[in-house]
Amino acid sequence: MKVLAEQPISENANQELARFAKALGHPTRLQILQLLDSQVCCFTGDLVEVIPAAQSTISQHLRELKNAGLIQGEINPPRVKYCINKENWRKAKLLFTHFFEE
Amino acid sequence: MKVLAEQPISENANQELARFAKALGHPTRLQILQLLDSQVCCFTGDLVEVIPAAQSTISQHLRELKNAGLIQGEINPPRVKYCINKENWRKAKLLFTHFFEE
DNA sequence: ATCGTTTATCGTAGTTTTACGATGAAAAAA
DNA sequence: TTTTTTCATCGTAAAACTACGATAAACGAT
Repeated sequence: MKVLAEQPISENANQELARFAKALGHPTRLQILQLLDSQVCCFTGDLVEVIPAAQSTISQHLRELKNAGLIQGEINPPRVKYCINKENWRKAKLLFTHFFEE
Repeated sequence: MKVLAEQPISENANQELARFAKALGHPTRLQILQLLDSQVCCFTGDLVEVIPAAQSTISQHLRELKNAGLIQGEINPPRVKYCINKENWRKAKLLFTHFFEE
């Protein structure tokens, strides 16, 4: 009889940390996270006004942050409100903290 | 009369943090840093024995970590001993800590 | 039903990353 | 001097990233 989950549901810690780190590896994405976390603005349009990049570029960065699990979007027609994904944010914080405390 | 250093000597914090994060954005590089930090092995050859990748690939990752300032190499012919760059390691730790504590 | 607003996605181009084998460089050892 | 060991670099190919303008999708407002 075969065990179903030979691979743990969550990737190993290094892969997960690398995924978070990679998402943080661009100044624009850091800025987006800072703006979202400070609650100064949450709509895509607000970000577009503040960040010097095209709307499509910012949308692309938002998707990457979403794919990494660091943010989540809530549809609020005709706009989309983005927020930090607090659970993964905490997880990332723990992973980084632990990594630097070895 | 013009002030010479309108731009601070060090890039702005976001750029520096992004550079560190990018360097951390690969599982192999995280593993290298962990191995170096644990002092288990410091020579390139030791890393090659442990990490499942070609020698040239590992050398490439080492160069990236070096370019990011996270490690430094000391020639010890015919080998090269790699160590964590403690000053930048501390700096990176502070940047990440501060980032997650906003 | 049409229009306007907002945001995602498509298409595209240039750059960067990742990985590998092969080759080169440096220095001790033979 | 020749060989061996160790590691970086070169050359290369595939994939991923970055940025942009153009277009599409969703939906409220008119």
